[in-house]
Amino acid sequence: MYDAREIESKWQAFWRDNETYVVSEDPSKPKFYGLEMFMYPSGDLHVGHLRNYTIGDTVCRYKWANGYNVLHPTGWDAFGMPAENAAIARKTPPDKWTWSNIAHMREQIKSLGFSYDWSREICTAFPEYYKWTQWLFLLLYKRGLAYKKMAPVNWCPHCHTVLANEQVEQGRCWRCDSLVERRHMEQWFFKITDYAERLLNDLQNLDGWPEHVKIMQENWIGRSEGAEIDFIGPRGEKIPVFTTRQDTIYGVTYIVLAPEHPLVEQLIQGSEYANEVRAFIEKVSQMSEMDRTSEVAEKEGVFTGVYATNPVSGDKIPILVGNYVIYEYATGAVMGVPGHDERDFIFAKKYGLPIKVVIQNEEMTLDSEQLDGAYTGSGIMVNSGPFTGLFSEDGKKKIVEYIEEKGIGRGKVTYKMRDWLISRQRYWGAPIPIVHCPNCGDVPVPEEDLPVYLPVGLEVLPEGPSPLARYEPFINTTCPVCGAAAKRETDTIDTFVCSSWYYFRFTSPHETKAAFRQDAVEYWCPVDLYIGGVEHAVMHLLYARFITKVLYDEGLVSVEEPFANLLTQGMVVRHGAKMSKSKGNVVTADEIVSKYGADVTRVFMMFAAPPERDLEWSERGVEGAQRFLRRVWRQVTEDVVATEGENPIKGNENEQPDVDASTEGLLRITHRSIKKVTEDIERMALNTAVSQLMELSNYIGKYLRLPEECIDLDALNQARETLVKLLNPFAPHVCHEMWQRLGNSDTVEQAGWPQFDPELIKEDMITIVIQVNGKVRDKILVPAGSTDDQVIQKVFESERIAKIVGEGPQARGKVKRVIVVKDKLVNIVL
RNA sequence: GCGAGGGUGUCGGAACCGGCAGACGAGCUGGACUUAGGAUCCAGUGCCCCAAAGGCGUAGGGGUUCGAAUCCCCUCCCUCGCACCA
Repeated sequence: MYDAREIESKWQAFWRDNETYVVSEDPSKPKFYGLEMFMYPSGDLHVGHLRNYTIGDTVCRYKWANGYNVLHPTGWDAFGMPAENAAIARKTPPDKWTWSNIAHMREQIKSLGFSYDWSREICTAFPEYYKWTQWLFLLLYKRGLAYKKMAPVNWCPHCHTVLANEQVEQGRCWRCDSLVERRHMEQWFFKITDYAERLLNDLQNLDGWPEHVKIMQENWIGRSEGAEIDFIGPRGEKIPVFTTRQDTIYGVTYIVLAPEHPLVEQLIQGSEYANEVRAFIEKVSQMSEMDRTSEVAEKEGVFTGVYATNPVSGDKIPILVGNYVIYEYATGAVMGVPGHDERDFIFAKKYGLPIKVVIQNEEMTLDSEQLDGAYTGSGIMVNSGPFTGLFSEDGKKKIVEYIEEKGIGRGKVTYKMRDWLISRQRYWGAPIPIVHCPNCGDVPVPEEDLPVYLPVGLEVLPEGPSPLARYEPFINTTCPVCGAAAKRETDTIDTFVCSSWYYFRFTSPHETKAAFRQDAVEYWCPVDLYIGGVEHAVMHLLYARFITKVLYDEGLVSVEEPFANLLTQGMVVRHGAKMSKSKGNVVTADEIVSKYGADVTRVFMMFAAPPERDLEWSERGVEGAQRFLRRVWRQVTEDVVATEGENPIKGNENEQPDVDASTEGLLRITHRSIKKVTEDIERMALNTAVSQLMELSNYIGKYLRLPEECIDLDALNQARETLVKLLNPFAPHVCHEMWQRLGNSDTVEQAGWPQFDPELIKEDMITIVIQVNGKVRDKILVPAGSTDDQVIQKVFESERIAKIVGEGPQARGKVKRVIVVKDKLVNIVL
């Protein structure tokens, strides 16, 4: 038995001392950039992290062995809320907490022997890094993509900060799960909506991304094609309304404005309903976001007392204010078409608003008087003035042409996605590089003055504004333009900005004159394989794509998409539940690695489930992986022939040697394993790759139990060496050790990835399954390459088949059909 | 409600293109070796049946096919995402 601890520390030291995984650009080699989403330094590494990094490391080591120049870096996403929470709880500044966590986690990570290029380690909370995050902010500012506006925003009362829309999940803060409140605040935004169309369209080119992630982004972007139509208010004011069903314009029987709509107050001036409307708005504004937008919430509306004119039909229709209309989406006003929209139908029934059928179904059976639900399909336009008789899809186009011609509306594409709110009322982040000057207004900090240093060591209090907003030495500065006394912006940048460009930084992490070297990006990017949790499908992954496109437009990077291939790995669960401190089912990296070692841990995690599926943690399973590695160790390192007495491997003498094992079989399974493991790693089926290695090992085990004279040492050694090479990406320490003990002076990775010999894979005899009416009745062996006729001949020689089908000519007569699948089966149909 | 993914032994999971269902591992049962075994090795292990023969089996029902875990239709259940988006 081998000592995992000793071997693992030996090889970790070897890789460190030899800088084995320190890389630089080398145009003579194909490159591979493997990246796992970098770590938030929360303090403790659990097995979920390990799984993520192990998947990446396995693939990177495989690529190394295949002669690739592999960039495999790691670092720390070190800004963020938890450091401040911890600071409050422990009364230590966030910087101290963060640095000590990083120091601890770095050692934990290193104990797993990942092939990271540690010379490229980065930390987003270091000035050398966040200087460039601030530079990125200024770049967007310069390009008109960063701006400040007063807007209703998501406020997390627990985190004391605003959140971007992407960071609110079902009305709750993505991080702390608190109910998010709506507040009106002046905030900094990135104009991601300018990129909506490209972010959507380019999804089509991301062949290496899982479909579900692309769909999530597509839904998030939420493109709707329709028309904006200007209804006319009582005083001639334009009330633009967005619809995707402009073909139903003649069916509009009312319009509804969002309570926040600025026109509401103007419209109700002098209306007898004014007070009622104001009371309604007041009531709605009291409701939480959750209550107001939940599916079950009753749709409520109130009449304003005034009427609008439908600019297409000329109809006079009531104007209402409704709680279900979202001010931030499109124009914040909708037209009500109860005949052809479910929601409008319910609303109209409730308030006794008229219902008009303007689209007929195929049977022409719809009747305004007797409708029991909206007809939302397409059909023939009726009661629609000059458009009557058109098919609705054609009508959509005609109506857009008509309203554009008349200047009463326009074709319009609307997106659900909003601009990215990036300011945070927090301390532990990169300061927004803006100065507020009494004379000049908001002034960007000149690039040469970056970074705007974040003062460290400040005390964080549980309540009130962030320490930064109270720290005078930080706040007070001078205007870079006019030199007057000025104040710094005290909000910090959303940490998702820090992580939206780090993969470029890794290509040249120590560059001081730029965020990254363009030639380094040119060589390494895009990331060839990016691995992380699916929870970032529409946060990090969307932001990163956006920032990449901005940098591309600026001519700084050569790629328009950052990640060529994406793998969203499943969670590690225990008893079917996600590991969490509150459930007390967390398995930490330390406990498992100190007990079983890195190789065992890695092999178990790769074997127990496919990477993209959830993995059920099982200590028994870990033990199984340990047994496997120990067996391989014995098979590879122990001598076949005992010098005297009993062969220790062959076991005792009254055991029958396994007759299934043979040298030919050994070579066959060896080469088949090369083929299978290679293909499996290529398609990220790491679990079945491991199972194939187990089968190879099982066969070697049988082979070793053969009588000594049956053992071919050359074949055996080939099998052993192959096993070690193929297993190395999964269990690198023990494989490096075994390789050395096999007498090699290079390392197992330098030795390269084995190639299979197609000749050795072929079987001489092939098992053919015989079915009768689709049921398996017998199996026969035929020589490889037999013709169909030869196989059929053999099939009818089978006694068991004869029993069922009968013998002789009349038996053949009963056979209706014989289906032959080459080298697989014969099905006799009676 | 909409969208996506999934449902296979006792458990984790295989079966890539429609062709031997259950690879590999775990667990369990029996055995060998042992002072001992939670080490190691061997054998067995979907269900019915004493066994054989045979039958039944991939959530349930129907269909296509010589042949279906795989393709199609319906139903049920689970997970995830979005959720009044006009």
